[in-house]
Amino acid sequence: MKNKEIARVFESIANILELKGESVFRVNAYQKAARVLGDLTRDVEQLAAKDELIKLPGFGKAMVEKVREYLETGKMQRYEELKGEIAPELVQMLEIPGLGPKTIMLMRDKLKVETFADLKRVLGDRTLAALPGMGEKKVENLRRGYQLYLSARERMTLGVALPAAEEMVEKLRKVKGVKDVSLAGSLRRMKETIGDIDILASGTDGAKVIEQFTKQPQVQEVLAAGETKGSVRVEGGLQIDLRVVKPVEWGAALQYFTGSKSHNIKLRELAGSKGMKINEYGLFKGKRRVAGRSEEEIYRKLGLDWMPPEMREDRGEIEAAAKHQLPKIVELEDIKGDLQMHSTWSDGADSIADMAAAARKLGYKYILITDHSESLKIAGGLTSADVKKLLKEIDQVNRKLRGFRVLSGTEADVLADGKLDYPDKVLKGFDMVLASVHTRLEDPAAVTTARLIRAIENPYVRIVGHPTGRRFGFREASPMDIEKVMKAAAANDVALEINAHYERLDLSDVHARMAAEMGVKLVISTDAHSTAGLEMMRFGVAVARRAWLVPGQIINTWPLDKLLKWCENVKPKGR
DNA sequence: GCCGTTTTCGGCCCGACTGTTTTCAGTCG
Repeated sequence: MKNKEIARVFESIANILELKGESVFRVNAYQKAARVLGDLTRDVEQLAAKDELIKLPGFGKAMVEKVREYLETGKMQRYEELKGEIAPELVQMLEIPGLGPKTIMLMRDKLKVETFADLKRVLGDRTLAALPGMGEKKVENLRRGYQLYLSARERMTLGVALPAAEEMVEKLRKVKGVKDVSLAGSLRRMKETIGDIDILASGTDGAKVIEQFTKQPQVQEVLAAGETKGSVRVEGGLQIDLRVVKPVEWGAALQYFTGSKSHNIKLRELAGSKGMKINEYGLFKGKRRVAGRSEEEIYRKLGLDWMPPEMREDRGEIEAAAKHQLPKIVELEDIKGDLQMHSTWSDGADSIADMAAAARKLGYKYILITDHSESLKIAGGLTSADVKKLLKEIDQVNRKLRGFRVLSGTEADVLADGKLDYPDKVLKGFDMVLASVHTRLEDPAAVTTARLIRAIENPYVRIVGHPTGRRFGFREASPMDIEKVMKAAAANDVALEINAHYERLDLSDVHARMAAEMGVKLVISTDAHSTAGLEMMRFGVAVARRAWLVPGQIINTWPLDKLLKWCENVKPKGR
């Protein structure tokens, strides 16, 4: 699938046009096209083959032509030309916080800045501050932005952002004069990675709340502090933005600051078409506020059902809400078991009995123990002889449990050729077999695709773990034809995992939705290596919610007997 | 560059904060 690849080209075009000072609307058009392509669950090549590109929102004649050109030639003439006009490092400078297109081009034209080395030079001397519209403070701000860019270019994972945000929310709840506090922004939408942390509070004296916010002990630097808005940097370089609104504006502000940006734009267009105006203070008809206290009220007055923050990405949720056809997406409470975890038998920290007890505390009815298989020696993979002992221990643990079941399983390593590293007679002994790839993650797409499909076709395999192998901050997803893999999973009734570890979240939201649309079953598993690791389930559920999944599509929302029946009924010929 | 039962041309989402200004530009979300 070349969706992401072409999206990146459009994004680059948008950036260059922005630097050139082209109409912001044209820039927006490219940005929108990039976003639509990036979110697409269907293969852009197939859409092109069916002449359906034009149906995509934001795709007119020019965009369609450019996609076609890229698919046919591997290049986009327009992009090739544009690349020659602006030095690539200038384009990259757009990522520096506080530095925008106007300043970048000013530096280029007046100070001959073309590279990061040049930027460093002008930030160090006095020439930049002397330019029109610039000044010492602005330059100081840019210096900080540049340092931040160097140190923290990666977006942070949910596992890092959420605890820091929740700590601040708890502190703010105790501040005098604060009524409501909530997460907002991409964190409330539970995006896979977070740029910065947005928190919203309501109260009558905004300036005082902001002041208290900036005085919290974990604050290292105050970036901005006004009447309604403050911004700080806390330990670890995380930026936290706080907005304070009046209680009467709470719902409108929460909606507004939750976003996403594209969701909000569409909402404002909708409001406009109904003769209303929406901003962070409310929904207005002329000067009259017709809604604002709650999100439900805002959406209702626009003719929409309220929708969970995870759905607000302008991926069809507004249209569905208008028709009252929003799916009832999965919730953490729907999860009845966890189907990937490791114990002391391989590289886990806790015993099977302890994992079971911890899972039970979470309200689960079953777990699947999936210690590593023989070839993954580095993780203490079990030999066939070990497996016999493992099964015995699981039996023993189960004998002491009522209303809870420990299922026996393995995270069988998928070998380079797609075979598993246990013989059939060992695989047969498990309640469920999970197969994962841990090696040769950078093989060519065709190789990895064939390897995964062979594993999926293995009659004992029920689940494929962390299917693409991505890890935030470590590596990209392995190249593969994901659609082919999903087709095989659908045909063989093998479930694909949404690995809930915040460094993986693999499948991604877009891929999970794509899988569900193709009729593939999914499973949300923590891959816990300790009892504490079981708590990551919420991150996986967030991905599922962002993928619009409903409980029935996720096998670990099923009751135990249904799950066991599914294990027995599928692939009858092979068993 | 896209889009249209108010339009095929003229719109295109809206406001806060900062720093440089003396009424506003740039950046951000």
